[in-house]
Amino acid sequence: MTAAPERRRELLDTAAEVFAAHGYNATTVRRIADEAGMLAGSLYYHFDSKESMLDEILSSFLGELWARYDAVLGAGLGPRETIEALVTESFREIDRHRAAVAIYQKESRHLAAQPRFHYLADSQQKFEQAWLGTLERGIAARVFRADLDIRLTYRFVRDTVWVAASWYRPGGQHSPEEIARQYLSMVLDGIAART
Amino acid sequence: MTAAPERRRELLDTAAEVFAAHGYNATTVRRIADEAGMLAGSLYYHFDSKESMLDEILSSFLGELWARYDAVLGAGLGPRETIEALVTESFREIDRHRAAVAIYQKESRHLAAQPRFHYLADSQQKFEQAWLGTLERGIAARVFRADLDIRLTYRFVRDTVWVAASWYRPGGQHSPEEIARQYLSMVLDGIAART
Amino acid sequence: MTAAPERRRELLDTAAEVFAAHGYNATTVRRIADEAGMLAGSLYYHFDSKESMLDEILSSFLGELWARYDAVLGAGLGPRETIEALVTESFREIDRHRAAVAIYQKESRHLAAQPRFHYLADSQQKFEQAWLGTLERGIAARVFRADLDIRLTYRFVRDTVWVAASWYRPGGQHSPEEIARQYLSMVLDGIAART
Amino acid sequence: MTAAPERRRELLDTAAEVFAAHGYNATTVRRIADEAGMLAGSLYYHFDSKESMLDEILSSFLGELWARYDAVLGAGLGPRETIEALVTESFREIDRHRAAVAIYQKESRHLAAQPRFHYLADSQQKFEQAWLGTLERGIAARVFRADLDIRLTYRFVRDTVWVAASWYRPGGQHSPEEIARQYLSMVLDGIAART
DNA sequence: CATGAATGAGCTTTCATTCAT
DNA sequence: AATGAATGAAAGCTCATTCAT
Repeated sequence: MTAAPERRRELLDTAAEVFAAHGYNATTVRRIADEAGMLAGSLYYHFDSKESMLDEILSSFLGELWARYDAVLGAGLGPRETIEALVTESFREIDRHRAAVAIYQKESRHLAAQPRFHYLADSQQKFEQAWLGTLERGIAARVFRADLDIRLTYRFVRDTVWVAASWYRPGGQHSPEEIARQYLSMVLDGIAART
Repeated sequence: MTAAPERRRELLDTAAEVFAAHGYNATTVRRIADEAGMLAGSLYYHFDSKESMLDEILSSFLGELWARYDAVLGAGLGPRETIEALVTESFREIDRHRAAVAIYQKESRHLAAQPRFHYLADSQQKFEQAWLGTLERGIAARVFRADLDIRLTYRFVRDTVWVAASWYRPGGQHSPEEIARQYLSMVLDGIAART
Repeated sequence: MTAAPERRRELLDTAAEVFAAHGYNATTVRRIADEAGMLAGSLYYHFDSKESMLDEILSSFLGELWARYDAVLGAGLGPRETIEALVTESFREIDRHRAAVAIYQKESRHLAAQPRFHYLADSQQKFEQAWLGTLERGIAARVFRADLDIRLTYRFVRDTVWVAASWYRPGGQHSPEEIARQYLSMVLDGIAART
Repeated sequence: MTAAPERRRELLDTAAEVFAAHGYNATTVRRIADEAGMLAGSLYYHFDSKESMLDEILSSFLGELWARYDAVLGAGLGPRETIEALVTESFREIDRHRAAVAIYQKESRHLAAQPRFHYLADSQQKFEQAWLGTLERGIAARVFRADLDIRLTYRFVRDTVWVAASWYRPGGQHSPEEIARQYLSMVLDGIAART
């Protein structure tokens, strides 16, 4: 009862790493088992299927992510501070679960079509509402520029953050907070020098 | 011998569309053949293998892209104008070959490890040099901010542009030039209102 | 278009023979393929799955059987003549499709629970109605004994006929009509000598 | 050492029930264990293998059956009374060990080919001799009809009895003796009304 | 040019069985 | 006696590829 959940976690971490490195489809169960030091069939003692491993990786990642996002969104911050907090939390999540984020990034679009992974589409929508709402509030408050297409801006900021999962390596020279600061500086103020 | 190249193009366009929609690994040769109105085996009259289709899609895309990039880089423009031109050409390429760009985006990282696709790594490096060089020139000329990590800035701009291939649909309401203008405005000046 | 259906038939006959000999579950796809002189995977060019082979074997058998039963039941025969005709047709069917009958005998009970094989249950019910109706007509007409439990009698006659599929070998010394005659003589008049 | 035999019996009864319901091959060891309230591996404390469970079920069933058959065959009854006693004992056995009989019915044919289950073939042969001998005695004594093929008659009576295991449910409205009486009436005197 | 049929390697999954605890 | 975790062989199935026609 105490050891079992830990073993699952270990195995899921291993699986996530392999999925992230080679893609879900290109990853064989044998490869995951090799990496975990067991035989392919043995994985089925712990999990129903390869797909259920993916499911558990993604859903537990999104669960954790939304716990933090919800805390931010419920904190009553101004629009700029909300954006800053969301981006910072995102980079922290990339730092904690890089593999899960990378898988999410690569696979969520086509997975969302399957009933089993419909929660990915739900999450996507909730995400969009949170960002669009914050951007609109910011424009109304004259904190953000009014001359930009709001949906384009949403995509710009959203992608800008998450793609980082594809190159970020935890334990590198920059802390997630430092990266968040630099990203926010670019996104908010641009890369051009002020004259 | 004269009609062949056109047929190849048609088939490659079909293949690219399917690769982009479902991922290279998840795409079966049979699916491509279905979409092209023939049987799976028949594709092998035109191409050596599934991989060679991918190869041809990516290399012809990169060939065209670099022809345009090289023109920009050799035109003697200032750093800011160079960035603007590169981004604009990138969005035009997304408009012309959306599928190829999406495939490149999703698959290039792990493909680059194979000898056959080493040109992807070469291109990546050439790309990086062009951008880093331009950014450095811009900082020296006080056109770009000097307080940002230059490699982080490079990744930021690079990703910002290419991820658009994942949602862009040719023939939508914005022309590639219009999207480029908005993106550049965000990247260069930020989304925060100037006070 | 002309060769394909024949090939399917050949393969299905092979499969039916193996299913009948070893049971559906104990039969491997490889075994069927061996017997057909091809590799296991090659069967999937012709059929969707092992189960669909079973399905096609059983449904085409029942289709043919009911065509003949319906002809008998619609011919306006008396109860005794109806029983005689049904039994004779049954033995002819065993002669023509021994393997299919043997599979039906062994597997239909648990298969009928699956939606895909629900037609087995339907057929079973139609079968029961035909026999029970004929027996009742016969009892009313004083052609059959009135002192027997009718459902028990139904099972007795039904089983008596179909179990023959488990030992019958086409091309043996008795024609199906001869076997039918002997079976009917036993079922109708008993094995005890008349005193 | 003293309680063990009872536990074995319980477990074997459970196993027999599952084998009878789903077939030996389609039954997983895990399923049996579930039904017995333990884990799959735990069964191996009690039994060597799945096959040895089957073996024990079938051999103990046949042991008991032959004890009774031998008593009948040694009692010096006339041919008709012998048949009546054998059929009655058979239905009693179905009543006592329905699951074992059903398994025997479904699996004995192909099991008999394996050395371990050769006793099934032996029993079959002994069975055949007893019935054929009794029928011949009866024909000689003009108790049974002489105009029937004797082997066909044997199969007819044999199958007729045992197939009943496939639909019989202990505790139903008919006692085994009552069912035996009705079956014997049909087999001996036929279902046709005497004119 | 394209088809129809097959190959063969490899995949996910199942399952009887083992064994340290 | 029973558990929990693993093994290893084999199963059904997929798919890129080949090739005679």
